[in-house]
Amino acid sequence: MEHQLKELPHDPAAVRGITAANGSTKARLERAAIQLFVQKGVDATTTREIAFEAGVAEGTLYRHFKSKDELAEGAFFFVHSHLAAIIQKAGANNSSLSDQISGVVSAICDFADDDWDLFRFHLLFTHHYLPRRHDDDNPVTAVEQLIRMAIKDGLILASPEEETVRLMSAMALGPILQTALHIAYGRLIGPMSAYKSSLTDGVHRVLSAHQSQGAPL
Amino acid sequence: MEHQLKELPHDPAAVRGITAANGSTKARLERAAIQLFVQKGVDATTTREIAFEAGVAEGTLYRHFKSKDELAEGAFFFVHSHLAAIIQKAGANNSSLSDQISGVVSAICDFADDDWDLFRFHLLFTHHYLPRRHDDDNPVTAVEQLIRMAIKDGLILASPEEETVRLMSAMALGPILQTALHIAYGRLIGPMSAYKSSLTDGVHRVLSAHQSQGAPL
DNA sequence: CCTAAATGTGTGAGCGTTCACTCACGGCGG
DNA sequence: CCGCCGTGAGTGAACGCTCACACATTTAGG
Repeated sequence: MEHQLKELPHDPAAVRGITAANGSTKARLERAAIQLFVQKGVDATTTREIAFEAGVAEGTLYRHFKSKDELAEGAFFFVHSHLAAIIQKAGANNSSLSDQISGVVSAICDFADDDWDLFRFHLLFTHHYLPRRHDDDNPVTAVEQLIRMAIKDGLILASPEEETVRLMSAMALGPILQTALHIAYGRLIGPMSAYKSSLTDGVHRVLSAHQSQGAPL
Repeated sequence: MEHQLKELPHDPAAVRGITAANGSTKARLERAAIQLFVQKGVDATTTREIAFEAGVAEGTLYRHFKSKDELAEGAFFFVHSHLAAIIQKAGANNSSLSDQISGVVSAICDFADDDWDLFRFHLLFTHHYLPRRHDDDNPVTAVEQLIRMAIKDGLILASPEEETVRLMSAMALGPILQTALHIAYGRLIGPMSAYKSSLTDGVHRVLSAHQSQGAPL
């Protein structure tokens, strides 16, 4: 709990314009960086632009971050472990499979809507940062854990083999993340929350795929 | 049909090493570029590296491509429209919903396995190139078209509204693409084809989500 | 309580490096 | 002879990052 963007999830829909006197300098730099990263890509965004959008000089960025890369990576893994925690909590707070699924879907949607730029940044640049680390503090492992438990408790009828758990995790996350991507690409209109019930239903059906065919929900 | 990487899908598992005398110079450049793009990212890959891996001088790259970006973009949209065609064909060749789904899943898996680097490049860098164009020659529109027809023919019980079609398209593609991503990240072991039946089953269930609950397949 | 040192924050010109791209030259097939 | 392909040193521009300086706030000592 040190550099973990404590100031990022604040003030929804603020600090949009240049030289907004809102929030700390570090927070404004993070906010400006995320917006630019999402619009133009990380590599195409220069430190000069980030500083300009945050209303400070370029050198100031290096008072708060060791490098542009540390800034981006920090933001990414902040979301990464935040999502992991959200999923874990939503799963632990519910006993029935239906409640677990709707809880996780709801939590992810709310988080995405609450700070869409940040969520979109994580969504679009996963491939850039994910190969760098492989610890257990990540959303997919959290989902796998929930599925593993659900199988063990008989809530999902499937074999508890690792390969099966991983595949079911991918297939369960698929509809959610693909829907988020479609929103990011302008194919669907947001917010994510608008699709909560459909997504819950869809994930439910995917996870019951290994049950006996035709079994009612 | 001009710069469309006519020479890319050839020779599976060839031209891996440096200065492989295989294929045309243009094809070797494309192959080397894709490999590097996938390994290090597009921006982090230099034209010198591409040329070196292809076994030619840097200037040669500019005999065949206007720019590094044109090379990357060309490869991306080649896959993009190729996937669209594959999906359209797999849908047109089958009448029942089950056959359509398994046909599309099978076609995507085969294409991915046939040239994994190329497919992975498309998968990982969609966000970079997709916002640049919005024509109808893309995989998602092809899937939407299949779903729209299936609804119209009564094969899927859902309202034919555009918003519904788009959402179902996202949820149907989700399991497939997320599984591909998990393979790309090393969470699942390939090939894609190994998951054909599970994916077919999962997509089938997602698409029946709007039918009356508990209806057998 | 005053002062001085230390620490934290902001500045922007400048540095060194890297990279996409060019171009003059050379060989080769038609 | 002309067009095509390949070459690699060279170029201009852009970028990440540094640093000497300035100002504010906090800390320490007599």
